Amino acid sequence: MQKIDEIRQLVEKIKAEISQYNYQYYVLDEPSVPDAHYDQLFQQLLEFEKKFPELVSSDSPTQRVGAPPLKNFSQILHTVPMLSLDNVFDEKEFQAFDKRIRERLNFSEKKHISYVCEPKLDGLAVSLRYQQGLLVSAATRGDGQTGEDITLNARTISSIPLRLLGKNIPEILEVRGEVLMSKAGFDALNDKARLAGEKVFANPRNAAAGSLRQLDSAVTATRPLEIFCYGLGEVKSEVNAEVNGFQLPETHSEMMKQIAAWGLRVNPLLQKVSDPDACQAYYQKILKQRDQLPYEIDGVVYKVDDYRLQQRLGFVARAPRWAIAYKFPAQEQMTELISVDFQVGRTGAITPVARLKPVNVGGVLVSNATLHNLDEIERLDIREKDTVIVYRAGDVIPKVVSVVKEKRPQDAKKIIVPTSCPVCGAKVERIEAEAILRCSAPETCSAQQKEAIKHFASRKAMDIDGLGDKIVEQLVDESLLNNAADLYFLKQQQLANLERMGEKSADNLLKAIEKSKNTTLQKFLFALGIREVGESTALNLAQHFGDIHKIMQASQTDLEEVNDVGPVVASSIRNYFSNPKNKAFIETLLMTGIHWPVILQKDAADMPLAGQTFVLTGTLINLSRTEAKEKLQLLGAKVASSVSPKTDCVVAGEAAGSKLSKAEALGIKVINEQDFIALLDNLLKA
DNA sequence: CGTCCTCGAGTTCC
DNA sequence: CTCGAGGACG
Repeated sequence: MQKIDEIRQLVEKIKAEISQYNYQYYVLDEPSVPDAHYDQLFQQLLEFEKKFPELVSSDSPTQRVGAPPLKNFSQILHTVPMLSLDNVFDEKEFQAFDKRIRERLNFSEKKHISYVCEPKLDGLAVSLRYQQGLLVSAATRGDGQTGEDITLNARTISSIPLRLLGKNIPEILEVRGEVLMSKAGFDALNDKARLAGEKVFANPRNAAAGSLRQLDSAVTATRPLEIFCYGLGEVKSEVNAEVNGFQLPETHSEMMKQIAAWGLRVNPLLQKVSDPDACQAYYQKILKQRDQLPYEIDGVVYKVDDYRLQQRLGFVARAPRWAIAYKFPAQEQMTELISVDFQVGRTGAITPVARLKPVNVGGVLVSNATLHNLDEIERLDIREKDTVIVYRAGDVIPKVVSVVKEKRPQDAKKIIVPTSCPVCGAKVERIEAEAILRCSAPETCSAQQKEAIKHFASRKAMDIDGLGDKIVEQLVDESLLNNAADLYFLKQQQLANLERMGEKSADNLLKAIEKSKNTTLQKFLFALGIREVGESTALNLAQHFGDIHKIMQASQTDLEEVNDVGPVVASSIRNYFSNPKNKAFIETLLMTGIHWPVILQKDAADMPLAGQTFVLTGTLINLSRTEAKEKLQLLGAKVASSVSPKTDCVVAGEAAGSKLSKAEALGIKVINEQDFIALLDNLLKA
């Protein structure tokens, strides 16, 4: 029948087209057609396949999911074993590796070996088997000899081609690669799980492992998995070199180019270098980029490029002699919990801090980690002398992930919850159903006094340069300071007597204090440290009332008219100003000469960015974040701290992270620093 | 009344 | 940066 043949041809054409787009989108990361066009083609294919089920083939893009869940995984024997790699942890060990190789090959000192360098991805090794270019099976590493059959799950991963592209494809081709989940994919998955009240994954690696080992491939299909291919298993080629002039490459680097040409995804950071020094430079380069990479890595891998040399070197036990993993300092470490201290914050919040036996996590020495609150202590069931696992990713704050219960000594002590403030001894209050403990003496507790003064002097508040934590602590302990107003009555003599403070520094500090008198109403309000009144609420209040006394006298209803002020915030403000001590404090401050420019109500013409919401991210080089924010606000724009669908524009500086990726995901306008400065110049001039 | 957005507060190390 | 909670808005 002629008609069915025509349709078959058409279907093949659509399939090829979709595969091509898929390849461009998922493997090359370069979308070539609008999503709508892709969806349309896909729908078309689905309809044809519905009408003519005989045309459905295993390499059809519609067949990535669809099999019923498995009862268990069957085993697959690796024809070529999947090996692990030996590790080195420092330069010396790496040089020893290079030396060992040269000696084995009888190479002189001068004869360098070319290596291929690549990031060591933190995921799961898998083996993909292609027969006549069609994906026939996929397996986990398992013990290296046999792995689990995860074919159905692998088929759901968009960057794994179901059919290889291009020419000269070997009859049998086994490709090894790493399946992983990107940091962004992991965050999104956990967000969803959290919303649904489900268990969250501890890290992207666990999430990838859990997703790949799903018995129901429909679940795997919803997980954001990706692959990067880095090596070969069994290869059986029918291709006869003498007939069509094609030969498989003889070096690893060429081979990687070849498998990329077959449509397999190869990591773009893969690089061939010609000597071991360049390996070292590569390590440094990747280490620097580590936090910015969209996925987690735990080191770099070096492989001897030349396959003939690889063959001569052979294997030891379960690892090749021709490759080595150079690991980064671990991001997760075990250490011992020495004790738990309780800190008192500005608002009297008492937070537990874990004092740890110092341990190097991801390159920095960690000795403290917050335990947040009592719920956290309960959740971890943490005791003194416990062995704990500390985690630190990128620039993120160290966190106690879990307790190694098996290592708990007999004399491990439960954490005793304080009933009185560890600093001033006042009673501790715990608000019903809240996890937080609070010291009940906000005015007399020296810890709260100190924190309040530090807050007052901080950059976003009165911005007193040179008034560090240590100085404040000494001044309060010496009773030279009881509250922030006392700062303005300090004498040079008093300061110069302090530790680590000479006449010169004392002078500078006094100058800084004097300078801080020139401020803005917003900063002044923020500096007061009223509960619930942060930077942004302070600005709203300042703009709405324009006068400190008006704010002090404002009623609950007056206050609730202000943007972002509701009953809770309003009553907190009322509460603050109804206290005579606070009123006196403010009057004293004003008496010392603290002043700010009169706030003018600007008309819309001066506010070209009115109604627009900006988000700043990354490091700006030519101006500080605060400056950028002030300039934007001057132009009428709102500056928010997180990206949402309501954001109009994201300004991305150097090393922008998750906010930038979120903006891109949401399709929000992103500009770089240069564009941003040009925009400001333009608008400020006008 | 429920949902989404945003803000506030606390946090580490160098 | 992350969590929790307050506020805006439908």
